[in-house]
Amino acid sequence: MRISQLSAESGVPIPTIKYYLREGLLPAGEQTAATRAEYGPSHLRRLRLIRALLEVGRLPVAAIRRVIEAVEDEDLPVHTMLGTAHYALGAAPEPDAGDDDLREARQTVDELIAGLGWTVTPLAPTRDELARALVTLKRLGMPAGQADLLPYAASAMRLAHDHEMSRIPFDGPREVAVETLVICTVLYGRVLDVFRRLAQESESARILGAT
Amino acid sequence: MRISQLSAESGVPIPTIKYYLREGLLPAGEQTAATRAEYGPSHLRRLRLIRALLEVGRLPVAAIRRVIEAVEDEDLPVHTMLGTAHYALGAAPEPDAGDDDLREARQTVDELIAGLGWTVTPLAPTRDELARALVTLKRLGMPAGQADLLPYAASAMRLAHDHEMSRIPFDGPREVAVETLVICTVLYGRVLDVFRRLAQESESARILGAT
DNA sequence: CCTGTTTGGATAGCATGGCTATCCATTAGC
DNA sequence: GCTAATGGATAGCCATGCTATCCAAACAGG
Repeated sequence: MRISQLSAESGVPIPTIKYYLREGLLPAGEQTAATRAEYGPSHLRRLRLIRALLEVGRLPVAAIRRVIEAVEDEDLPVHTMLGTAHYALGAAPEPDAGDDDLREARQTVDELIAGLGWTVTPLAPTRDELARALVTLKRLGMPAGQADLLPYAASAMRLAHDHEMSRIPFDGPREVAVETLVICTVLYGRVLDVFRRLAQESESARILGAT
Repeated sequence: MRISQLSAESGVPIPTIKYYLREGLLPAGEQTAATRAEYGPSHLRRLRLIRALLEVGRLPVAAIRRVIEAVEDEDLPVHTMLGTAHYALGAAPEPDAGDDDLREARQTVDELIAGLGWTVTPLAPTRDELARALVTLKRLGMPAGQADLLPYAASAMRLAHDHEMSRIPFDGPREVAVETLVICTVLYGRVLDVFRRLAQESESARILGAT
Protein backbone atom coordinates (compact mmCIF):
# COMPACT_ATOMS: atom_id res chain seq x y z
CA MET A 1 0.00 0.00 0.00
CA ARG A 2 1.39 3.39 -0.93
CA ILE A 3 0.87 6.62 0.88
CA SER A 4 -1.97 7.73 -1.35
CA GLN A 5 -3.93 4.58 -0.61
CA LEU A 6 -3.19 4.94 3.08
CA SER A 7 -4.55 8.43 2.86
CA ALA A 8 -7.62 7.38 0.89
CA GLU A 9 -8.52 4.53 3.25
CA SER A 10 -7.95 6.45 6.46
CA GLY A 11 -9.33 9.77 5.32
CA VAL A 12 -6.20 11.51 6.60
CA PRO A 13 -4.59 13.89 4.06
CA ILE A 14 -1.16 12.93 2.74
CA PRO A 15 0.65 15.96 4.22
CA THR A 16 -0.77 15.07 7.60
CA ILE A 17 0.46 11.49 7.26
CA LYS A 18 3.88 12.85 6.41
CA TYR A 19 3.68 15.02 9.52
CA TYR A 20 2.90 12.00 11.68
CA LEU A 21 5.85 10.16 10.12
CA ARG A 22 8.13 13.08 10.96
CA GLU A 23 6.79 13.23 14.49
CA GLY A 24 7.42 9.53 15.03
CA LEU A 25 3.75 8.68 15.55
CA LEU A 26 3.71 6.43 12.53
CA PRO A 27 6.63 4.09 11.72
CA ALA A 28 8.24 4.56 8.31
CA GLY A 29 6.99 2.30 5.54
CA GLU A 30 9.21 -0.37 4.10
CA GLN A 31 11.50 1.35 1.64
CA THR A 32 11.34 -0.43 -1.72
CA ALA A 33 13.24 2.25 -3.61
CA ALA A 34 14.57 5.73 -3.04
CA THR A 35 11.20 7.28 -3.68
CA ARG A 36 8.94 4.40 -2.87
CA ALA A 37 7.77 2.96 0.41
CA GLU A 38 5.24 0.27 1.17
CA TYR A 39 2.74 0.59 4.01
CA GLY A 40 0.75 -2.26 5.51
CA PRO A 41 -2.48 -2.73 7.45
CA SER A 42 -0.60 -2.02 10.68
CA HIS A 43 -0.01 1.50 9.46
CA LEU A 44 -3.69 1.94 8.75
CA ARG A 45 -4.49 0.62 12.21
CA ARG A 46 -1.97 2.92 13.82
CA LEU A 47 -3.32 5.87 11.91
CA ARG A 48 -6.82 5.17 13.16
CA LEU A 49 -5.51 4.94 16.70
CA ILE A 50 -3.74 8.27 16.35
CA ARG A 51 -6.86 9.97 15.08
CA ALA A 52 -8.97 8.46 17.83
CA LEU A 53 -6.59 9.67 20.52
CA LEU A 54 -6.36 13.12 18.95
CA GLU A 55 -10.01 13.69 18.18
CA VAL A 56 -11.92 11.75 20.79
CA GLY A 57 -9.27 11.62 23.50
CA ARG A 58 -7.96 15.13 22.84
CA LEU A 59 -4.46 13.96 23.61
CA PRO A 60 -1.63 16.23 22.44
CA VAL A 61 0.67 14.75 19.81
CA ALA A 62 3.52 14.65 22.32
CA ALA A 63 1.51 12.37 24.61
CA ILE A 64 0.68 10.03 21.76
CA ARG A 65 4.35 9.84 20.92
CA ARG A 66 5.17 8.84 24.49
CA VAL A 67 2.60 6.07 24.32
CA ILE A 68 4.08 4.81 21.07
CA GLU A 69 7.64 4.97 22.33
CA ALA A 70 6.66 2.80 25.26
CA VAL A 71 5.24 0.21 22.87
CA GLU A 72 8.35 0.20 20.76
CA ASP A 73 10.82 -0.12 23.62
CA GLU A 74 11.14 -3.91 23.62
CA ASP A 75 13.15 -3.94 26.85
CA LEU A 76 10.26 -2.79 29.00
CA PRO A 77 8.34 -5.53 30.82
CA VAL A 78 4.65 -5.47 30.03
CA HIS A 79 3.47 -3.91 33.30
CA THR A 80 6.05 -1.13 32.96
CA MET A 81 5.12 -0.59 29.35
CA LEU A 82 1.44 -0.31 30.25
CA GLY A 83 2.37 2.05 33.07
CA THR A 84 4.43 4.27 30.80
CA ALA A 85 1.71 4.39 28.20
CA HIS A 86 -0.79 5.02 30.93
CA TYR A 87 1.06 7.93 32.47
CA ALA A 88 1.30 9.55 29.07
CA LEU A 89 -2.50 9.74 29.08
CA GLY A 90 -2.53 11.99 32.13
CA ALA A 91 -1.94 15.69 32.42
CA ALA A 92 1.66 16.85 32.18
CA PRO A 93 3.01 17.03 35.74
CA GLU A 94 3.52 20.63 36.78
CA PRO A 95 6.64 21.19 38.83
CA ASP A 96 5.22 23.64 41.37
CA ALA A 97 6.47 21.80 44.42
CA GLY A 98 6.42 24.43 47.16
CA ASP A 99 2.73 24.29 47.94
CA ASP A 100 1.38 23.28 51.31
CA ASP A 101 -2.14 22.63 50.07
CA LEU A 102 -0.75 20.34 47.42
CA ARG A 103 1.38 18.39 49.87
CA GLU A 104 -1.58 17.93 52.16
CA ALA A 105 -3.80 16.81 49.29
CA ARG A 106 -1.10 14.43 48.14
CA GLN A 107 -1.07 12.86 51.57
CA THR A 108 -4.85 12.51 51.50
CA VAL A 109 -4.51 10.75 48.16
CA ASP A 110 -1.83 8.41 49.47
CA GLU A 111 -3.93 7.50 52.48
CA LEU A 112 -6.96 6.97 50.32
CA ILE A 113 -5.15 4.62 47.96
CA ALA A 114 -3.64 2.73 50.88
CA GLY A 115 -7.04 2.49 52.53
CA LEU A 116 -8.56 1.07 49.38
CA GLY A 117 -5.79 -1.51 49.22
CA TRP A 118 -4.87 -0.53 45.68
CA THR A 119 -1.46 -1.38 44.28
CA VAL A 120 -0.14 1.81 42.76
CA THR A 121 3.51 2.85 42.78
CA PRO A 122 4.20 5.83 45.03
CA LEU A 123 5.87 7.47 42.05
CA ALA A 124 2.80 7.44 39.83
CA PRO A 125 2.15 10.94 38.49
CA THR A 126 -1.52 10.04 38.64
CA ARG A 127 -1.36 10.54 42.41
CA ASP A 128 -0.30 14.14 41.96
CA GLU A 129 -2.90 14.65 39.29
CA LEU A 130 -5.60 13.65 41.74
CA ALA A 131 -4.04 15.80 44.44
CA ARG A 132 -4.16 18.81 42.15
CA ALA A 133 -7.84 18.27 41.44
CA LEU A 134 -8.51 18.11 45.18
CA VAL A 135 -6.63 21.35 45.78
CA THR A 136 -8.67 23.04 43.08
CA LEU A 137 -11.92 21.78 44.59
CA LYS A 138 -10.87 23.10 47.96
CA ARG A 139 -9.96 26.51 46.56
CA LEU A 140 -13.35 26.69 44.87
CA GLY A 141 -15.01 26.22 48.22
CA MET A 142 -16.09 22.63 47.66
CA PRO A 143 -13.51 20.58 49.53
CA ALA A 144 -13.82 16.86 48.87
CA GLY A 145 -13.63 14.56 51.87
CA GLN A 146 -13.28 10.78 51.97
CA ALA A 147 -17.05 10.43 51.87
CA ASP A 148 -17.20 12.45 48.67
CA LEU A 149 -14.38 10.57 46.99
CA LEU A 150 -15.07 6.96 47.91
CA PRO A 151 -18.07 6.51 45.62
CA TYR A 152 -15.97 7.66 42.70
CA ALA A 153 -13.16 5.32 43.63
CA ALA A 154 -15.60 2.45 43.98
CA SER A 155 -17.21 3.08 40.60
CA ALA A 156 -13.81 3.43 38.98
CA MET A 157 -12.63 0.14 40.44
CA ARG A 158 -15.80 -1.68 39.48
CA LEU A 159 -15.52 -0.55 35.87
CA ALA A 160 -11.78 -1.14 35.68
CA HIS A 161 -12.03 -4.59 37.19
CA ASP A 162 -15.18 -5.93 35.55
CA HIS A 163 -15.11 -4.31 32.17
CA GLU A 164 -11.71 -2.96 31.30
CA MET A 165 -8.65 -4.83 32.51
CA SER A 166 -10.41 -8.14 32.02
CA ARG A 167 -10.58 -7.56 28.30
CA ILE A 168 -6.91 -6.70 27.81
CA PRO A 169 -5.18 -9.57 25.98
CA PHE A 170 -2.09 -9.85 28.14
CA ASP A 171 -0.94 -12.98 26.38
CA GLY A 172 -1.01 -11.53 22.88
CA PRO A 173 1.54 -9.25 21.21
CA ARG A 174 2.56 -6.30 23.35
CA GLU A 175 1.33 -3.61 21.01
CA VAL A 176 -2.13 -5.13 21.01
CA ALA A 177 -2.20 -5.05 24.81
CA VAL A 178 -1.21 -1.38 24.97
CA GLU A 179 -3.50 -0.45 22.18
CA THR A 180 -6.43 -2.11 23.89
CA LEU A 181 -5.57 -0.48 27.19
CA VAL A 182 -5.26 2.95 25.65
CA ILE A 183 -8.50 2.57 23.75
CA CYS A 184 -10.29 1.34 26.87
CA THR A 185 -8.93 4.15 28.98
CA VAL A 186 -9.44 7.00 26.58
CA LEU A 187 -12.55 6.06 24.66
CA TYR A 188 -14.52 4.50 27.49
CA GLY A 189 -13.34 7.45 29.54
CA ARG A 190 -15.12 9.68 27.08
CA VAL A 191 -18.15 7.39 27.08
CA LEU A 192 -18.34 7.59 30.85
CA ASP A 193 -17.96 11.34 30.79
CA VAL A 194 -20.78 11.74 28.31
CA PHE A 195 -23.03 9.33 30.21
CA ARG A 196 -22.45 11.35 33.32
CA ARG A 197 -23.56 14.52 31.60
CA LEU A 198 -26.59 12.77 30.17
CA ALA A 199 -27.49 11.43 33.60
CA GLN A 200 -27.08 14.88 35.09
CA GLU A 201 -29.39 16.39 32.51
CA SER A 202 -31.94 13.70 33.15
CA GLU A 203 -31.78 14.31 36.89
CA SER A 204 -32.05 18.04 36.39
CA ALA A 205 -35.16 17.51 34.28
CA ARG A 206 -36.63 15.24 36.94
CA ILE A 207 -35.92 17.64 39.77
CA LEU A 208 -37.04 20.77 37.97
CA GLY A 209 -39.95 19.09 36.26
CA ALA A 210 -38.92 20.37 32.84
CA THR A 211 -39.58 18.69 29.53
CA MET B 1 -10.42 45.83 45.40
CA ARG B 2 -8.32 47.07 42.52
CA ILE B 3 -6.96 45.02 39.69
CA SER B 4 -3.56 44.65 41.28
CA GLN B 5 -5.05 43.13 44.41
CA LEU B 6 -7.25 40.87 42.33
CA SER B 7 -4.13 39.72 40.56
CA ALA B 8 -2.18 39.27 43.78
CA GLU B 9 -4.90 37.25 45.49
CA SER B 10 -5.72 35.05 42.53
CA GLY B 11 -2.21 34.58 41.23
CA VAL B 12 -3.37 35.54 37.75
CA PRO B 13 -1.20 38.21 36.04
CA ILE B 14 -2.83 41.58 35.39
CA PRO B 15 -2.59 41.36 31.58
CA THR B 16 -4.35 38.02 31.74
CA ILE B 17 -7.13 39.50 33.85
CA LYS B 18 -7.50 42.25 31.29
CA TYR B 19 -7.69 39.58 28.62
CA TYR B 20 -10.51 37.81 30.48
CA LEU B 21 -12.32 41.11 30.81
CA ARG B 22 -12.00 41.69 27.08
CA GLU B 23 -13.22 38.17 26.34
CA GLY B 24 -16.25 38.61 28.55
CA LEU B 25 -15.28 35.89 31.00
CA LEU B 26 -15.04 38.35 33.85
CA PRO B 27 -17.60 41.15 34.28
CA ALA B 28 -16.21 44.68 34.35
CA GLY B 29 -15.51 46.14 37.75
CA GLU B 30 -17.57 49.00 39.07
CA GLN B 31 -16.25 52.16 37.46
CA THR B 32 -15.49 54.73 40.12
CA ALA B 33 -13.68 57.08 37.79
CA ALA B 34 -12.29 57.14 34.28
CA THR B 35 -9.21 55.21 35.28
CA ARG B 36 -10.45 53.42 38.34
CA ALA B 37 -12.65 50.38 38.79
CA GLU B 38 -13.53 48.45 41.88
CA TYR B 39 -13.62 44.64 41.93
CA GLY B 40 -15.32 42.56 44.58
CA PRO B 41 -15.10 39.04 45.98
CA SER B 42 -17.38 37.81 43.20
CA HIS B 43 -14.67 38.70 40.71
CA LEU B 44 -12.14 36.73 42.66
CA ARG B 45 -14.52 33.81 42.78
CA ARG B 46 -15.20 34.02 39.07
CA LEU B 47 -11.50 34.20 38.36
CA ARG B 48 -10.88 31.02 40.33
CA LEU B 49 -13.67 29.31 38.43
CA ILE B 50 -12.18 30.36 35.11
CA ARG B 51 -8.77 29.02 36.06
CA ALA B 52 -10.24 25.76 37.30
CA LEU B 53 -12.14 25.22 34.08
CA LEU B 54 -9.11 26.13 31.99
CA GLU B 55 -6.46 24.21 33.88
CA VAL B 56 -8.24 21.24 35.38
CA GLY B 57 -11.14 21.00 32.96
CA ARG B 58 -9.13 21.99 29.90
CA LEU B 59 -12.08 23.86 28.55
CA PRO B 60 -11.39 26.35 25.77
CA VAL B 61 -12.08 29.99 26.59
CA ALA B 62 -14.98 30.03 24.13
CA ALA B 63 -16.73 27.26 26.06
CA ILE B 64 -16.27 29.09 29.33
CA ARG B 65 -17.77 32.16 27.76
CA ARG B 66 -20.84 30.18 26.69
CA VAL B 67 -21.28 28.94 30.26
CA ILE B 68 -21.06 32.47 31.57
CA GLU B 69 -23.44 33.89 29.00
CA ALA B 70 -26.01 31.32 30.06
CA VAL B 71 -25.68 32.46 33.66
CA GLU B 72 -26.07 36.09 32.76
CA ASP B 73 -29.11 35.65 30.55
CA GLU B 74 -31.77 36.26 33.18
CA ASP B 75 -34.59 35.22 30.86
CA LEU B 76 -33.58 31.58 30.76
CA PRO B 77 -35.43 29.27 33.16
CA VAL B 78 -33.10 27.39 35.46
CA HIS B 79 -33.26 24.02 33.71
CA THR B 80 -32.54 25.66 30.36
CA MET B 81 -29.70 27.64 31.84
CA LEU B 82 -28.18 24.52 33.33
CA GLY B 83 -28.63 22.76 29.99
CA THR B 84 -26.94 25.55 28.05
CA ALA B 85 -24.05 25.65 30.48
CA HIS B 86 -23.90 21.90 30.36
CA TYR B 87 -23.75 21.64 26.59
CA ALA B 88 -20.90 24.12 26.57
CA LEU B 89 -18.88 21.59 28.52
CA GLY B 90 -19.04 19.05 25.73
CA ALA B 91 -17.04 18.80 22.55
CA ALA B 92 -17.94 21.21 19.78
CA PRO B 93 -20.45 19.44 17.53
CA GLU B 94 -18.89 18.59 14.19
CA PRO B 95 -21.25 19.07 11.28
CA ASP B 96 -20.33 15.96 9.24
CA ALA B 97 -23.85 14.74 8.77
CA GLY B 98 -23.63 12.39 5.82
CA ASP B 99 -22.29 9.37 7.65
CA ASP B 100 -24.20 6.13 7.88
CA ASP B 101 -22.17 4.78 10.79
CA LEU B 102 -22.91 7.93 12.71
CA ARG B 103 -26.64 7.78 12.04
CA GLU B 104 -26.74 4.18 13.16
CA ALA B 105 -24.77 4.96 16.32
CA ARG B 106 -27.05 7.88 17.00
CA GLN B 107 -30.01 5.55 16.85
CA THR B 108 -28.31 3.13 19.23
CA VAL B 109 -27.80 6.04 21.62
CA ASP B 110 -31.42 7.12 21.36
CA GLU B 111 -32.67 3.60 22.05
CA LEU B 112 -30.27 3.25 24.95
CA ILE B 113 -31.42 6.47 26.57
CA ALA B 114 -35.05 5.54 26.02
CA GLY B 115 -34.43 2.08 27.46
CA LEU B 116 -32.86 3.58 30.55
CA GLY B 117 -35.86 5.84 30.98
CA TRP B 118 -33.72 8.95 31.11
CA THR B 119 -35.21 12.36 30.39
CA VAL B 120 -32.90 13.99 27.86
CA THR B 121 -34.06 16.27 25.07
CA PRO B 122 -33.68 14.71 21.61
CA LEU B 123 -31.76 17.84 20.61
CA ALA B 124 -29.02 17.42 23.20
CA PRO B 125 -25.62 17.58 21.47
CA THR B 126 -24.48 15.13 24.12
CA ARG B 127 -26.30 12.39 22.22
CA ASP B 128 -24.20 13.01 19.14
CA GLU B 129 -21.08 13.18 21.24
CA LEU B 130 -21.76 9.71 22.53
CA ALA B 131 -22.62 8.50 19.03
CA ARG B 132 -19.29 9.74 17.77
CA ALA B 133 -17.42 7.89 20.48
CA LEU B 134 -19.28 4.70 19.54
CA VAL B 135 -18.39 5.13 15.87
CA THR B 136 -14.75 5.56 16.78
CA LEU B 137 -14.80 2.44 18.95
CA LYS B 138 -16.31 0.48 16.10
CA ARG B 139 -13.74 1.72 13.62
CA LEU B 140 -10.99 0.70 16.01
CA GLY B 141 -12.31 -2.82 15.99
CA MET B 142 -13.84 -2.69 19.47
CA PRO B 143 -17.54 -2.14 18.84
CA ALA B 144 -19.46 -1.41 22.02
CA GLY B 145 -22.75 -3.22 22.47
CA GLN B 146 -25.49 -2.62 25.04
CA ALA B 147 -23.78 -5.01 27.43
CA ASP B 148 -20.58 -2.97 27.24
CA LEU B 149 -22.32 0.36 27.69
CA LEU B 150 -24.88 -0.36 30.39
CA PRO B 151 -22.40 -0.60 33.27
CA TYR B 152 -21.06 2.82 32.35
CA ALA B 153 -24.54 4.28 32.16
CA ALA B 154 -25.40 2.73 35.51
CA SER B 155 -22.29 4.09 37.23
CA ALA B 156 -22.88 7.49 35.69
CA MET B 157 -26.46 7.60 36.91
CA ARG B 158 -25.56 6.41 40.38
CA LEU B 159 -22.93 9.14 40.76
CA ALA B 160 -25.09 11.83 39.19
CA HIS B 161 -28.09 10.97 41.33
CA ASP B 162 -26.48 10.23 44.68
CA HIS B 163 -23.56 12.61 44.73
CA GLU B 164 -23.90 15.34 42.16
CA MET B 165 -27.34 16.69 41.40
CA SER B 166 -28.37 16.26 45.01
CA ARG B 167 -25.83 18.82 46.08
CA ILE B 168 -26.84 21.53 43.60
CA PRO B 169 -28.58 24.37 45.47
CA PHE B 170 -31.53 24.85 43.13
CA ASP B 171 -33.19 27.28 45.50
CA GLY B 172 -30.24 29.66 45.79
CA PRO B 173 -29.12 32.32 43.33
CA ARG B 174 -28.85 31.05 39.77
CA GLU B 175 -25.18 31.69 39.36
CA VAL B 176 -24.43 29.55 42.38
CA ALA B 177 -26.45 26.67 40.91
CA VAL B 178 -24.61 26.76 37.58
CA GLU B 179 -21.30 27.21 39.24
CA THR B 180 -21.87 24.21 41.44
CA LEU B 181 -23.06 22.14 38.50
CA VAL B 182 -20.09 23.08 36.37
CA ILE B 183 -17.65 22.39 39.18
CA CYS B 184 -19.29 19.04 39.89
CA THR B 185 -19.30 18.04 36.27
CA VAL B 186 -15.82 19.15 35.36
CA LEU B 187 -13.81 18.61 38.51
CA TYR B 188 -15.44 15.40 39.67
CA GLY B 189 -15.20 14.29 36.05
CA ARG B 190 -11.48 14.70 36.33
CA VAL B 191 -11.47 12.96 39.71
CA LEU B 192 -13.34 10.02 38.24
CA ASP B 193 -11.00 9.86 35.28
CA VAL B 194 -7.95 9.79 37.50
CA PHE B 195 -9.47 7.18 39.80
CA ARG B 196 -10.16 5.01 36.81
CA ARG B 197 -6.54 5.18 35.73
CA LEU B 198 -5.39 4.44 39.26
CA ALA B 199 -7.74 1.47 39.44
CA GLN B 200 -6.46 0.22 36.10
CA GLU B 201 -2.87 0.44 37.25
CA SER B 202 -3.74 -1.42 40.41
CA GLU B 203 -5.50 -4.16 38.45
CA SER B 204 -2.59 -4.39 36.02
CA ALA B 205 -0.21 -4.83 38.94
CA ARG B 206 -2.45 -7.49 40.43
CA ILE B 207 -2.81 -9.43 37.19
CA LEU B 208 0.83 -9.22 36.17
CA GLY B 209 2.12 -9.68 39.70
CA ALA B 210 4.36 -6.61 39.46
CA THR B 211 5.45 -4.39 42.33
C1' DC C 1 12.84 5.08 -24.65
C1' DC C 2 10.23 9.29 -23.33
C1' DT C 3 7.04 11.90 -20.85
C1' DG C 4 3.85 12.95 -17.34
C1' DT C 5 2.54 11.67 -12.73
C1' DT C 6 3.43 10.13 -8.29
C1' DT C 7 6.34 9.43 -4.40
C1' DG C 8 9.30 10.47 -0.42
C1' DG C 9 11.72 13.80 1.90
C1' DA C 10 12.68 18.46 3.42
C1' DT C 11 11.55 23.21 4.51
C1' DA C 12 8.69 26.82 5.31
C1' DG C 13 4.32 28.78 6.16
C1' DC C 14 -0.42 29.16 8.25
C1' DA C 15 -4.48 29.29 11.66
C1' DT C 16 -5.98 29.09 16.11
C1' DG C 17 -5.79 29.75 21.04
C1' DG C 18 -4.13 31.76 25.13
C1' DC C 19 -1.82 34.86 26.67
C1' DT C 20 1.89 39.06 27.11
C1' DA C 21 4.02 43.60 26.09
C1' DT C 22 3.68 48.33 25.07
C1' DC C 23 1.55 52.68 24.99
C1' DC C 24 -1.10 56.39 26.71
C1' DA C 25 -4.12 59.52 29.05
C1' DT C 26 -5.98 59.89 33.62
C1' DT C 27 -5.88 60.24 38.46
C1' DA C 28 -5.33 58.68 43.36
C1' DG C 29 -2.56 59.63 46.95
C1' DC C 30 1.23 61.52 49.04
C1' DG D 1 2.24 69.36 42.02
C1' DC D 2 4.44 64.90 41.28
C1' DT D 3 4.74 60.00 40.90
C1' DA D 4 3.20 55.61 40.38
C1' DA D 5 -0.75 52.87 39.38
C1' DT D 6 -4.95 52.16 36.58
C1' DG D 7 -8.00 51.18 32.68
C1' DG D 8 -8.31 50.73 27.95
C1' DA D 9 -6.59 49.72 23.42
C1' DT D 10 -3.50 47.65 20.08
C1' DA D 11 -0.13 44.69 18.61
C1' DG D 12 2.86 40.94 19.19
C1' DC D 13 4.36 36.24 20.85
C1' DC D 14 4.55 31.23 21.35
C1' DA D 15 2.97 26.53 21.00
C1' DT D 16 0.27 23.21 18.44
C1' DG D 17 -1.41 20.82 14.63
C1' DC D 18 -1.47 20.89 10.44
C1' DT D 19 -0.77 22.50 5.12
C1' DA D 20 1.75 24.20 1.00
C1' DT D 21 5.63 24.24 -1.91
C1' DC D 22 9.85 22.27 -3.82
C1' DC D 23 12.62 18.91 -5.75
C1' DA D 24 14.85 14.89 -7.44
C1' DA D 25 13.97 10.03 -8.23
C1' DA D 26 11.26 6.53 -10.40
C1' DC D 27 7.27 4.17 -12.10
C1' DA D 28 3.84 3.55 -15.85
C1' DG D 29 1.68 4.15 -20.27
C1' DG D 30 2.47 4.67 -24.84
